[in-house]
Amino acid sequence: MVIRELSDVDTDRIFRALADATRRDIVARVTSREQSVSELASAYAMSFAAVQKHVAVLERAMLITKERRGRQQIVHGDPAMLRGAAQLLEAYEEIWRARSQRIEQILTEGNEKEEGHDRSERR
Amino acid sequence: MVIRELSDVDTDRIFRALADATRRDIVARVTSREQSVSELASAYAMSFAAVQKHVAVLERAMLITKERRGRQQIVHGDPAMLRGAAQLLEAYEEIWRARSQRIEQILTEGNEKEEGHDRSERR
DNA sequence: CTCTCGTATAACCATTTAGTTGTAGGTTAG
DNA sequence: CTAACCTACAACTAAATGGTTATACGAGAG
Repeated sequence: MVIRELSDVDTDRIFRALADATRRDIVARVTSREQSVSELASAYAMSFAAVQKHVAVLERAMLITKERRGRQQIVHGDPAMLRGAAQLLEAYEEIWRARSQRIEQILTEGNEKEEGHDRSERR
Repeated sequence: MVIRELSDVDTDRIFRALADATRRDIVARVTSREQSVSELASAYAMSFAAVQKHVAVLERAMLITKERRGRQQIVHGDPAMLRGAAQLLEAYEEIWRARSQRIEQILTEGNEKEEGHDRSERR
C-alpha cells in the first residue's frame, strides 16, 4: 500500500525528517486536525518562514501533504506514509531479531563467551 | 524494558542516527555478527576514522554497544533498543491513526465547511 | 623492551541544516 | 481597486555533519 520499495534516499529523508522535535510535533498536530501553515506557525516560537521550511521538509519526506484551499495551504498527515515508516522500522527490528537468534545459536555451539551485559546508560 | 521514557533529545538522536545508509548498514551487520571496528571499517569505501565516527554516533544513540576485547573493540547491536525504536514509531502511528478516526467523526457531525476535498478514509 | 595493531581524537574542509530577515506573488476582504 | 493576508523563496549566518589526514596512546606480539 503506497509504500513499496523505499530507496535509501527516501529512507534517509524520512528518518531525518523525524529527527527533529518540532517536525514530529507538526506531524502530530496536523494528523490531529488539518491546519494551515500560518496556524501551525503561530504555535511555535519561531518565524513563519522557519515553520514553512519544516513543513517543506516533511512534505519532501512524504510524511504530510498540502492542499490549497483559498489563499491558505492546508497541511495534513499522510497516515499511509506514517504507517509505512512504522513498518520500515518493524522490518528492521525483525531482521535484527532473526539475526540475533542466529548469533545465539552460534554462541551456544562454539561458546565460552557471555552475552548478557546490562546496557542502560542514560543522561 | 530498558526503554521507558525517551526524551526528545534521545528520540532526535535515534532518528538522526538511522538517517544514514552507512549507519543502518552497520547496525544490520553487527546485529548479524559482532565485529570489531576495524573489521567494519574494511567493509566500507571510506577511512577508518569515518567508520569509527559512525559507530560513535550509533553508540550515542544507544543503538549499538561496544565491548573491549583485547586490543579491539567489539561492536554489537542492542536488540532491546532497536525494538524500542520500532515501538516508538509504532506508537506514533497508532496515535496518528486514532486521531484520524476522531477527525473523521468530527467531520461527519459538525460539518459545513465541506467543499468536497477528499479528506478521510481511504488509506 | 620494542614494534605493530586497533582505536580514539584533533584539526581541517565542504556541505547541509535550522534559523533569521526581507521581498514578491497570489487571493480574499472591504 | 486597494489593502491585508497567506505563502513561497532568496540571501545570509551559525552550527552541525560527514568526510579527510595526521597524531597519540594502550595492549599484544615477538
